[in-house]
Amino acid sequence: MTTSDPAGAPADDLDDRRSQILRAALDVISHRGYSDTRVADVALRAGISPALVMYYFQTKDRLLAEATRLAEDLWYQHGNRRLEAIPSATARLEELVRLTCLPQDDPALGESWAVWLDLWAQAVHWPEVAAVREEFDEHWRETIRSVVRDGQASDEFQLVDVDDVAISLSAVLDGLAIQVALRDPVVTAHRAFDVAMMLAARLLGFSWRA
Amino acid sequence: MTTSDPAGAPADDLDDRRSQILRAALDVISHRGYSDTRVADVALRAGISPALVMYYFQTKDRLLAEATRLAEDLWYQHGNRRLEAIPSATARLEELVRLTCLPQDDPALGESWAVWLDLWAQAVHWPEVAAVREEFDEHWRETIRSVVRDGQASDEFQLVDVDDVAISLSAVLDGLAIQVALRDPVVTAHRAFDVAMMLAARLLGFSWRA
Amino acid sequence: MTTSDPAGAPADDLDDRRSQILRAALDVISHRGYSDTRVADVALRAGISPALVMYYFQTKDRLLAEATRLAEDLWYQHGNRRLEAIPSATARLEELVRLTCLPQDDPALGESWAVWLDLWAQAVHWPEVAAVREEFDEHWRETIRSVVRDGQASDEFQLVDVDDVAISLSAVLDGLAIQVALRDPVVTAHRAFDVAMMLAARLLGFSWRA
Amino acid sequence: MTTSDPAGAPADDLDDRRSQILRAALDVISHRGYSDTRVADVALRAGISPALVMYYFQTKDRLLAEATRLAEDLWYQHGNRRLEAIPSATARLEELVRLTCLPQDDPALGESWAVWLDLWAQAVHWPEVAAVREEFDEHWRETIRSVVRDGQASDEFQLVDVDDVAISLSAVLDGLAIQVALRDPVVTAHRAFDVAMMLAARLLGFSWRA
DNA sequence: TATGAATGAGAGTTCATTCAT
DNA sequence: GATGAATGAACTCTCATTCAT
Repeated sequence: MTTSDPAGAPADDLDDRRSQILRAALDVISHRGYSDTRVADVALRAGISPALVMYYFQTKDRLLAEATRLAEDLWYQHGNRRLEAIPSATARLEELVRLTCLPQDDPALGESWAVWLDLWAQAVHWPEVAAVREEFDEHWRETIRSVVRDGQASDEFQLVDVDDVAISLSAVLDGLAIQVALRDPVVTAHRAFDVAMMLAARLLGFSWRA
Repeated sequence: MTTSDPAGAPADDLDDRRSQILRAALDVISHRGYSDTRVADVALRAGISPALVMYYFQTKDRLLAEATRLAEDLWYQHGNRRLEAIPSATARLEELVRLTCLPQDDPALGESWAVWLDLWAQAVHWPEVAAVREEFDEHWRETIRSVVRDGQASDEFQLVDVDDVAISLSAVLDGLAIQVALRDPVVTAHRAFDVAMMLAARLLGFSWRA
Repeated sequence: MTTSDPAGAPADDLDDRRSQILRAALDVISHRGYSDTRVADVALRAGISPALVMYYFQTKDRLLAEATRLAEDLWYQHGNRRLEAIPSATARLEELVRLTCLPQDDPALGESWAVWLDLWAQAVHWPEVAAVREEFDEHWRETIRSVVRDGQASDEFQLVDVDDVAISLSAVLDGLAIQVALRDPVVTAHRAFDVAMMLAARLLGFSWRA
Repeated sequence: MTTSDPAGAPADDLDDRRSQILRAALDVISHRGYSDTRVADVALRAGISPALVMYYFQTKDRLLAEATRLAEDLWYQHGNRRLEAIPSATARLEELVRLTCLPQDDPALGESWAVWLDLWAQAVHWPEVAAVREEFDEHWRETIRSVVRDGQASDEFQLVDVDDVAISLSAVLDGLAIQVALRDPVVTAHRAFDVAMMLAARLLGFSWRA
C-alpha cells in the first residue's frame, strides 16, 4: 500500500530516473547522432540538470553505451512481442520484414535505424562498439535462422542452407532498411517490403503475391 | 614555363594543394570517422598548417564535403577502370561484387566502406549530406542496372525487372559490405562474395559455381 | 543507560559523530593535503554520507578548520603525555627534539608534519589560517621556553636569553622536521636528531654525546 | 638592424610570450597559492585569453611546473648576483642570511617564500614535486657549504664539519624564513636576521655584534 | 539523525576560425 | 601562398552545498 505500485515493475521503479535519462539520451541520439549528442541535450530533454546525468552515469561514454544497450533491448522486446503470437513461419518472416522495412508504421520502433546506422559507423573505428555491434547483428541473424528452421520443419520453406539464407536475408534487410531510413525516393518503404518478400520467397521457395 | 604541364592534368595542377589536402582529409576520415576528424589532423597529415587548410576550404564543413566528393570520384573512377575492359556482363557483374565484397584485395579502394558507413550515418541527420548520399546510391544502382541490361541484351541474364534487380542487388551488396567492413567473423569477405554471387545467379538466372 | 558513560568523556560522547568525522578529515588531509581533500573523501573515510558531514559542519571550511584544531590538540596532548613524566630538563628537551625529528617512531603522531606544512602554505594566503598558525607556533615556542627555564632553574642549562633560544631552537626544529617529513636523503631522521641536539647543547651549554 | 635587439637577449625574445605567461603565473601562485591558481587567473594577469595559456603550455600542470622552475632560477640568479661581488666569506654568509630573512628589502625576491612554502606542502603528497624540491634544497645547502668552505680556507671560520653546519644553518634559515614570511609578530625580520647571525657566529666561531 | 538526489557554479581543455605578418 | 599566434565558444566533468524524505 505504501509502495503504491502493484508488483511487476519494481526494477523499472528503482531506476526510474536512470531509464528516464536513457530514454532521453536515445531520443537525442536518434535525432542528432552520437557525435552531436551533448550531455546537456540529454539533460534538457529529460528536464534535469547536466550534473544529474553525470550523477547517474559518471561519464558520457557510459551514458551512450547504456543508451545503445537500451535501444537493442527495446528493439528485441518489441520485435518478439510482435512475432511471438504469429503461428506460421511464413507470416512470422513477413512480420520480420515488416519490422525492418516499415518501421514508421510502428511508433514503438522510433528512429531505431538511425541509431543502427550510427552504431555501424562508430564500430568501424572503436573496438568496444564493434563488439556490441557484432553481438547485435549475430542476434539478428539468429532470429532469422530460427524462423527459417521453423518454416523448414513445417514444410513451409525448402531445405536450403540456413546459414546462407540468414546471411543473405539479413544483408538484404539491412541494405533496404538503410534506403528506407534515408528516405530514398527510389526505394520507398513499400517497395522495399515487396522486394524483400519477393527475394525471401525465391530463396526459401514459398509463394508470394505482392 | 618550367612547371607548365602538357595538357591532360591542368585542373589537377591548379588544385595541387587542394587535392593534396583532400587526400589527406580522406585518409583521416576513413581512419577516425567524420566526427573525430579535426582540421589540425588533416593539416598534420598533409604536412601543412591548419590555417592553410582553412585558406583553401574556408570551413571544415566544406572540406569534409569536398573530401566526400573526392571519395566518390575515386571509387567510381577506379570501379570503371576495373569494369571497362571486361567484355561479358556476367564477368562484369562478378567484378562488381568483387569490388564491394573484397575491397581489401585492392589497395586503391582503401577504407572506402568506412567512409560510406559514416556517410549514411551523417545523412540521417543532415539534409545536405542526405542529398549527396542519394545521388551516390542512385549512381550505384544505375551501374548495376547498366550491367544487368547488357547481360539481358546478350542473353546472359533472364528478362526480369531491371529496377527490382538493381534494388535487390544493391541492397544485398550494401548489407554484405557492412559485415565485411566491420570484419564480422560470420560473414567473411569470401563468404560474402559467394553469397552475393549465388543470389545474383538466382535472380538473373545464370549458372554459378562457387 | 547502556551507552551512558561514566563521567570523564562526556563531551567526547556528545560529539561522537563530530570527532569521528574530524578524525576522518585529519586522516584525509594528512594523506592528500588540504586542497585535495574533498568532503566526499572525508565522508567515505568516516563511512557516512557527504550530506551528514555538511550537517555537522555546515561548510567545508569549518570542517577543515576544526580538523586543524584537532590536529593541534592531539599533537599537544600526546606531546605533554610524553614530556610530563620526565624529570630532568635536558631529558625533556631531548624528548622534544625526538618528538619533532623522529615522529615516525610514534604512530600516535601520524603524519602531523604533513599537516603543519600545509598549514604554513595556507597561512601565507588566508588570514584566518594565519591566526591559527601563529597561535600554534607561539604555543610551540612557549613549550620550548618552559623547558629552557626549568633547565636554567636546575642549573642544567646556562643563563642565556630564553626568547632567543626559543626562536633559534624552534626554527631549527621546524627546518629539520621539514627535511625529515619530505624524506630528504641528506637529512635523515637520526641525522636531524643529532644535529638538533648538538646545536641545543651548544646554545644551552650542556654536554651532549651523540 | 631588422632584428632590433643587441645580441644578448635572443632566447628571452624567442619565448617572450612564454616567459610573460610564466611571470604572470608566478605572480598568481605567490599571491593565491598553487591550489587556488586558475588558468584563467594567469591569463587575466598576463592580459591574454586562457586558450593562449594552453597553447603555450598544453596543460595546467606543465604551466605550474615551469613556473616553479622559473621561481628557482630567478632566486638563484638574483642570489648569485648579490653574492658574487662580495669578497669575504663572513660578509657573504651575512648576505645569505639577509637574502632569506630580509627578502622584503629586495623587490626582486618578490614573494618567493610563499612559493617555497607551497612547494614543500605539495612535495609531501606528490613525488614529482618532491623531486624538484629535493634538488632545490640540496642546491641551497651546497651554496651554504661553499661559503663555509671559503671561510675556512681564509681562516674566517673554524674547521667544523661542513655538512653538519650546512644542515644546521639551512634548517635555521628555513625555520626563520617561515616565521618572517608569515609575519609572526614574535619573529620579526630583523630579529630573525640577528638570531641567525648569532647562531652562525657560534657555529663557525667568528665574532658577531648585532 | 541520516541519506540519496539534485543542482549551480565553475574548471580545464578542445577546436574551428581569424588575423597580422 | 603560408604560418604562428590568438581567441571565443563550447563541452565534459567536479564538487560543495541544499533539500525532501
